Amino acid sequence: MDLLDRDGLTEREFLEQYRAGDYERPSVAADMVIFTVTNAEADSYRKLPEKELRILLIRRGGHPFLGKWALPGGFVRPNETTEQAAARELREETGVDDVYLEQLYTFSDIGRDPRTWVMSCSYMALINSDQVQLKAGDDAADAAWFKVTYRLLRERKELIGDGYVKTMEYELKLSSEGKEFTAVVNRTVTAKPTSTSTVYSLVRNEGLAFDHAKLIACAIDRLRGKVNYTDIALHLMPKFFTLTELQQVYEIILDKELLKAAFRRKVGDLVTETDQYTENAGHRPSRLYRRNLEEYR
Amino acid sequence: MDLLDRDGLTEREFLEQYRAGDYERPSVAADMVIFTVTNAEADSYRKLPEKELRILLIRRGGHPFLGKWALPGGFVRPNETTEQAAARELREETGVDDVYLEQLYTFSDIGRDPRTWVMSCSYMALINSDQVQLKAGDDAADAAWFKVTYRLLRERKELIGDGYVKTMEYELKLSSEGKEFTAVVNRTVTAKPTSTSTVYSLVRNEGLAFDHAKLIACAIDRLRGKVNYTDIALHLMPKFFTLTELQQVYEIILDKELLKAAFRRKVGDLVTETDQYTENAGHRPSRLYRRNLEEYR
DNA sequence: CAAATAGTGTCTGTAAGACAATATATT
DNA sequence: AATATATTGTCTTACAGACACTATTTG
Repeated sequence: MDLLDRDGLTEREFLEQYRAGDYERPSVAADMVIFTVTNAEADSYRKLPEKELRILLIRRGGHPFLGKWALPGGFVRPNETTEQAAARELREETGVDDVYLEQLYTFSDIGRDPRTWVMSCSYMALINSDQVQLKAGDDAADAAWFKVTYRLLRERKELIGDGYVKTMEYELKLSSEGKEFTAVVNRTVTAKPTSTSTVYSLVRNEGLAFDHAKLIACAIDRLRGKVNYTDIALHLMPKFFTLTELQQVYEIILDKELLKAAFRRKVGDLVTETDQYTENAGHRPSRLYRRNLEEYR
Repeated sequence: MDLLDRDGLTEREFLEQYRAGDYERPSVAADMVIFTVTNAEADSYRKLPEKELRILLIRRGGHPFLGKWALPGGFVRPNETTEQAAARELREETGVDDVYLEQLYTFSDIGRDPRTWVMSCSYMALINSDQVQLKAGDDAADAAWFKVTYRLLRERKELIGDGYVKTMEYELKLSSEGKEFTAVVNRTVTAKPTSTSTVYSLVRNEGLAFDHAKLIACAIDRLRGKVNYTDIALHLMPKFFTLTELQQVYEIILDKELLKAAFRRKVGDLVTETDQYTENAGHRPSRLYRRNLEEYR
């Protein structure tokens, strides 16, 4: 079992003499797209409040991108995984611990950080409004929950030789108390006979630091995709919720209206009914449900 | 536009004086799970050959894991992205350039490389047998295409408090010319009221270096998922193919038999029929198709 | 009773599962 | 003709889309 390498060393000897080379290494950051859902101001006391999808942004207090808004995140430290770094950042920024956390994508474009070589391993977190106090305790000026909209502006398809290029142009809008930023993100699919590649690129970017508009777009695409075939959206719901509320959350994620009857059939297996009802709503009460943990598909 | 930071520096001044800190940084490798499909030896000259799903492994010539088999890969260099590193490795190992390439997941478990702190940004590549000469040119002893099978062995579900833990135990078998390795990979889903997390872990591992069995399992899971709702499998097909061949490829990926009629309806939009037919097959000829690049869904 | 939402019923169209029937090359 | 695969037809089942109808509280 003690194989010798070209220099006649055993693995143990090799590791003892091993010195990390002088190769340049990147810094790796874990950046988080933290989603939650809030109620908009109600138009009338009898109407149901609309839901808003929000993400947490932090205002940068130093260079680079001083004064711009960035995703919460930080460098991964030795002796922790990227997941642990993400969970640590999340805890530091929101005080929240037990949430849905999913790795999204590792961004490594050169020059994405003007300081030095930095890759970003991005994560998506879903938390419900029960879990956060929306105004972060310490310093509200430097952290805010931005309302998100993400909408397909334009779609082009161009045939090139033996393939095509399809460009989908999305408008990402982030707004919070007077502040409003707009970014335009292109998702470009290049299809050739033997290959297909998808690339995100930033066409326009206001107010956001680094390439974070791209990370946000990527997170929303993932969220939209998964909403349809998993119970992921339930992580955005409080412990008890009505089916109408759940439908509202699906609708703001997908940016599309859904039919009530079909929706209720579809999510039927994802939820468990309780004996509780809403009260004093100005109209017929609604049964409360919770996430079904018995039957997961 | 020239904001000053706490030290009174502009962004330009800040960047000029910036020195990459003394923080420890990880090495980042791009590791590739390269899939292709080959024909098995035919039982009889009249019967259709079965298809085999294969991945490329390289025998390690140095410590650590000397003599074990590993995924092709290497460290990401400064001034290249992880995608570029992956494409470079792919070109170096297979000579192939224009292929389907998709980032999978970034693995960062501490101690996953006994030498030093190394993260692996893993990629999946799909190439068709037209593109590769299966015996790599230079040194066939150190590179081989291993047949892959990946099968659910056991599924357990345990209720814990207000949630559950579901463990799916998969057997990963890799074989090539007498060599055969078996690994057992667990995919564990832990569901609690407000969170759900999925973790891969290695239960048993023979012959494979590092945590590469995990990366392979992750790649197969992704491939299986995407086969059902994209045209990804077409990247494994040669330029011209029959629908039966395509069905065989779906079946080995999914490890499940499909119904002919339903399959043909389903992939109808993904392919374009040609005027060509197979010849001299010992039975009725079959129409040849190619990937449809007009209508992509 | 009016307002507003909750919840159900049902028709229709589409797609997948299941299985059978027919077609056509090679030996 | 026998073998082996190719290709199509069709019945059934499941489910989503569409729309309408009924139910129940509060003011």
